Amino acid sequence: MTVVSVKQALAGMPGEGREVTVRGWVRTRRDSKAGLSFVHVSDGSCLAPIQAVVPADLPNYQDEVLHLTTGASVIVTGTLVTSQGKGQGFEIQASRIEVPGFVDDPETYPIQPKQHSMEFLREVAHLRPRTNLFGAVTRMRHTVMMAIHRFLTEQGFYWINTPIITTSDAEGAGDMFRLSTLDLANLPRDDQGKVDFRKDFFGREAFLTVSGQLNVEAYCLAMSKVYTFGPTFRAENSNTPRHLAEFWMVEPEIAFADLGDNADLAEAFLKAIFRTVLEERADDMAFFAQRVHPQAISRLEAFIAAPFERIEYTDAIGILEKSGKKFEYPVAWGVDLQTEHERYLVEEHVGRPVVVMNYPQEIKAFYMRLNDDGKTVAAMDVLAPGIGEIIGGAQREERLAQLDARMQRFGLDAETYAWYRDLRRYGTVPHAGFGLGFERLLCYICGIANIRDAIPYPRVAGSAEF
RNA sequence: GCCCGAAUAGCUCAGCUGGUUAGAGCACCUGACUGUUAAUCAGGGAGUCGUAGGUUCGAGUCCUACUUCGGGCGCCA
Repeated sequence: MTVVSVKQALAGMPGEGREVTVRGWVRTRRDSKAGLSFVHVSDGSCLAPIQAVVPADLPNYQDEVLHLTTGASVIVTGTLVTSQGKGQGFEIQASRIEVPGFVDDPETYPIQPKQHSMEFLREVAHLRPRTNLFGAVTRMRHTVMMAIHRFLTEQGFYWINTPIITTSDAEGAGDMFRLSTLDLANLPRDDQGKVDFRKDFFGREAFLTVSGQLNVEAYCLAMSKVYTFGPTFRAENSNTPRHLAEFWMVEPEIAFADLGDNADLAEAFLKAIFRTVLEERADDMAFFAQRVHPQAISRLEAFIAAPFERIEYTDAIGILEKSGKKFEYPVAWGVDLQTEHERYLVEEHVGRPVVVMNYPQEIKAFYMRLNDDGKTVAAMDVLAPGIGEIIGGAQREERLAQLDARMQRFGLDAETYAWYRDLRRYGTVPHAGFGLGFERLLCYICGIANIRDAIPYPRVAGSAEF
């Protein structure tokens, strides 16, 4: 017997008339008094299920086949033939069907062959990959991850596995999850009565990483083109459809590069990813366009077609001030751009992706490079219609004196960042990089509205089921 | 963290200004019919209306608190 995936079988592999076996889960079953049942089987390999035509003379027809319901697992062996029915190409004329697992209580089995609300499916996160939508999102998630690795590899980047456990607050940005093996009911205390973290597992305070950037910079200043791509954690109490407490982030870092090079990379990167998904996941993209977001495909095509607009932060403020729009948050040089400002810039003023560059130094992180004007730093945000900020990046401060000055300004302890400072002492070079929130990118590609549906098991404040 | 909304069958929802035994579609079970494909048709079972209080002769409906979910904002990716 030749075991094939549903995807292969639908493509007619290994050939018409051949005996094949497919294994998967029942989507629907319809019976015909002509003496057969139609069982649609899905195995995750592609969007469409394959139809197994099961004749009533099979020995287990009455006892088993007629009791198949949505979600039951089946192993179907039969002849691959072109379908007599309308629509699909190949189907399986079954000669044998095994049922490893029925659905215990079909009436309460949560996944029905119909549309469910996203809220409901979040409550059954362990079963939602059985739906068309989450199957498609899951395949897309894999495809986008691989596309990222492939693009960066082709560009000469090395994937650096930066640590999940960290002992420094990477950017002073965001609350971190504490990691400790201390007995919470009996904490060791020092002379001042404070918790004595010298007694903790690592001999000091430890946290889950909020970014691999600082670590990856060190490898950048040796390997030239690197990236880190892994899970990151934020203990922020952010209650929005765009935030997760655990999410994946890809952070490329390039040496001998300035902010312009960084923006070039970001643009090439995003366009390459979008091209890949349109080519490799056409069936799933068509599904998203049909069922989730009508512009799912067209907006990716538009994104690829147009060059990004690049504007200075200072000019962006000028545009907003002259817009005549009433913003809830007033616009003035020195303020950070609010969601409403970004939306106006991208969706109304420019109408395509925008890179905003060179922000006031007060509103950006300590490691960003101070510009010659003494007022701004070489930071950039990539804003896109429909998503807002998708990428944040910067040219890093490679000059020790300027870095120290900024660290002091932010009240950061030079001792804690000794190794980071070393990078500026031993063969420093201009370098730059950016961070991209993977699930936000996936939301945009699939057209899904809530980031909790872009990761298999979402973790957010107050919720970590499954 | 702030503001707003929602919670009725396994799912998606209806249930007007409070008034007898709470409804529909899908799903499930039974039957009819059919190379069917979100099949169709007939019948059936299925709900202490999120929880706890309160107002009232009477509460799914009004009030309060809580819980959960969702949306907007902030923080950001």
